[in-house]
Amino acid sequence: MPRPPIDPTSLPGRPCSIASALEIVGDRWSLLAIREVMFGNHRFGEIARNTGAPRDRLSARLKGLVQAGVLERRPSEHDPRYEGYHLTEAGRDLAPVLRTLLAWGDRWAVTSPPMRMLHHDHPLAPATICTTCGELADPADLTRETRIPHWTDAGHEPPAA
Amino acid sequence: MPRPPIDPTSLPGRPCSIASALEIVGDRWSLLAIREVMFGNHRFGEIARNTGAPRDRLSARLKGLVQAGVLERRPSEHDPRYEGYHLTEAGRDLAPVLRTLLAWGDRWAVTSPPMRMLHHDHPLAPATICTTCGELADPADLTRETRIPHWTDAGHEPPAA
DNA sequence: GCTGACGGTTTGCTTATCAAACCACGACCG
DNA sequence: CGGTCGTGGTTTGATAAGCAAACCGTCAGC
Repeated sequence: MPRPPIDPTSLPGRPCSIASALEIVGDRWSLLAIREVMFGNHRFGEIARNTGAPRDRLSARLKGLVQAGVLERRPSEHDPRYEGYHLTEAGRDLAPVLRTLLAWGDRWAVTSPPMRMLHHDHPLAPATICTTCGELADPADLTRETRIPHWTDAGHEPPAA
Repeated sequence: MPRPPIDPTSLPGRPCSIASALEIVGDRWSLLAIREVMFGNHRFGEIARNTGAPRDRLSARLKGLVQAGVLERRPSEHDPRYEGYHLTEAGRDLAPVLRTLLAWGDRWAVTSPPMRMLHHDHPLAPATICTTCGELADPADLTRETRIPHWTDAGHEPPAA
């Protein structure tokens, strides 16, 4: 990973991997660019057209994502004279994020789902399980444990005098 | 839902629920604000402190999220003189998005996870299954089906003349 | 060496973002 | 009743980012 990992305490607000993750992919175009690469579109022009992003913004974001180790440039097998954008392992690992966003958008953001995910040959109905116990991850069974001193769910609490 | 759902074809680029979802929660502060509300922080000041967002931005985003039907204002039970921000069902349904982002950030974005999700009393190891067949959703078994004419994985293809 | 496609970069303008100051309201204090 | 504190924002003025469109360099084909 070219980009060093972020120290979560260096960001403003609560130290949290969500904030750190958003530091990398949390802007207007990054996730859409990653979606396109995941769909098999590896070239600048394709990504620009299919996301609708301005070319200069896209150029900057792709640079950032390469820097962050989410994308890498690599000559395409079929056409070795072009260096396309490809997913690294970190990039491929964003698939669940895009899937949950897609599922949420399908349910809450759009008039009618413009795309469907198929698992084998039936529509995917995704749910999260906990692989250590195999059970469905019911929000009611989840708790958080903050590992940074003086931080709780409620916020930052400096040591009482 | 106060806000009408988005027609995905009205957005630039590929019609896709991911883009529509990002239209609602895809900016720098929304998801962090939602995280705070999910953590039980319902007041403007708490959210501002714990996210690090500038107050004017936060004010604008919270308005937008209320408009979008992700948050709602409701007097707190304990202290009925304050109208706090609370999650709607759409907001609660963003939990999986935050969980996947957290998991990705833990793995790829930070030096060391500042927070841990506990399922019952063991660390949560999330994975996606398909509830229709019960199997783990292996990316290799997933395909996409676009339901908008002239759009494929590769992009927009106007009807051949 | 001309033309066109590709992959960006530069330009000039518009818009968003930010930190800090400001304001309104209610509670509480005397 | 005036003063001041906590809360929840809004306003302000400077800075940075975003955008569409034009431009540039490279390579391929002719």
